[in-house]
Amino acid sequence: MQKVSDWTIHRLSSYHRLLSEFANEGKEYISSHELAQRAGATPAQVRRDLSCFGTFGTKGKGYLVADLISKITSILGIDRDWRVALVGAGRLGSALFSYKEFRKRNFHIVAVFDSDRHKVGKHWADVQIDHPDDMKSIVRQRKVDIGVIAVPADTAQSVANAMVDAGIKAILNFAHRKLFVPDGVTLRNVNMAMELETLSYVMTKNRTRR
Amino acid sequence: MQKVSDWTIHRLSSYHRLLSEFANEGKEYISSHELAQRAGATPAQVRRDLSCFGTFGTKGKGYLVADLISKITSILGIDRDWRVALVGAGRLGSALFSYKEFRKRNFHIVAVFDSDRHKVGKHWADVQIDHPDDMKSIVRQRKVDIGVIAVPADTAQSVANAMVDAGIKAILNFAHRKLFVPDGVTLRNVNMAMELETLSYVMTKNRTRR
DNA sequence: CGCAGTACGTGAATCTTTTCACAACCCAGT
DNA sequence: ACTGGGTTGTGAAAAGATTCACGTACTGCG
Repeated sequence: MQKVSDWTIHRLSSYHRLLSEFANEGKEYISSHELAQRAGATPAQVRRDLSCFGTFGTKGKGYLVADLISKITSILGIDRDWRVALVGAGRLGSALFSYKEFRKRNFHIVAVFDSDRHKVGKHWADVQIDHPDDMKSIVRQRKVDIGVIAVPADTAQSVANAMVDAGIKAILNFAHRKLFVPDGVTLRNVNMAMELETLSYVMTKNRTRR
Repeated sequence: MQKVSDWTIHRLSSYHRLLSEFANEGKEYISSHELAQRAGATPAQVRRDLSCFGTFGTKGKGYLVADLISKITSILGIDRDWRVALVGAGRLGSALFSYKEFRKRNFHIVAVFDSDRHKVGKHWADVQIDHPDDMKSIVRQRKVDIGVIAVPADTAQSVANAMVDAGIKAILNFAHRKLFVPDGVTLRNVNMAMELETLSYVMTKNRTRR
């Protein structure tokens, strides 16, 4: 199998969501053109993205919606449950805990950690907040697949280290800091402040120009 | 001025943060090599990124930390205050409202909107929650520069439309949906679910392989 | 001063991603 | 069975981003 770029995966994720909409609308077949239009991509890109994983379409007709959904579901690996540990029970952690899109896509938060002794022992829904010191055993017990970091920037790296130590192989980082993890561990970042800075850059540039 | 890629801007944002750390550590000069190492980039990339905006370094010595910080600050446009309107006073909105990294970088939330009549009229710190119907006048009055969308996916596009209608030229979207805005309006997306799916893709792929 | 060492800035090369463009194919209608 | 309209899958070209590698310039030391 060739190497597939991150952007292709991101787009597949969009396609997946849009295809569900098309399915709800009762559409049976869809062309790369229609899909591209809603996804904000080009038809060629849609076809290229899909062709990385096989040939799913019918020439002259397009793609069978139901079929394509199930194919992408399986490519993305969201045809099974994923067990997530959340570290950081602050406001961001709380927002993530109750974020419906996660559950909808079979990501289940099965453990929450926070080093604040006032929070440890409390419950969020049916999940008890534990202290990060117990991460290793809890991660093992609850078969955690994915770690989510929602702590302040200055403790993020140590949390990541603890996750790696506990055997977690995939980490999603919301802290505003570049993290380093060993090979074999996948790290993705969501950087909210950075995106705001991109906006201010564009606005500043445009203002200077005219 | 040549075209500068989004990735360069993202990296500048990292550099900016790291340079502050170096400044705190009392470092006066820094080389592209040191900066790259902490940023997880290559020295050539650091130099290339910076060279898009001028020549800031001294051959044989590196970059003067204080100077580079102020240059990047001005490139990114974070040397002034930005006034932000937040739409969506749910958990995510609440997390964003109190997110310290925003304020630290001179992004100030000066208006909050939510269509839930139970929330309208309440205060978050010193900001009153208003109804989106009043967006246009409030945005004008409070001189809002940037809109942040933190509502469920199915209302995100209509919120974006309202923002555009109110004259907002830069939007940061947290909803899990591709939005369309007219030319002249800058849109950035933060897509948390998508990043989780990238993780599940990688984990699935690796499992299949071995 | 002269020289060795260092590190920037950048043209050219390489690598990656996107777009183009077309052969191959399917379907429907006749 | 044949034709015309439509759409995929993909080789090849184009565009874009990263890395290499080296000329140049500055520092510090003897």
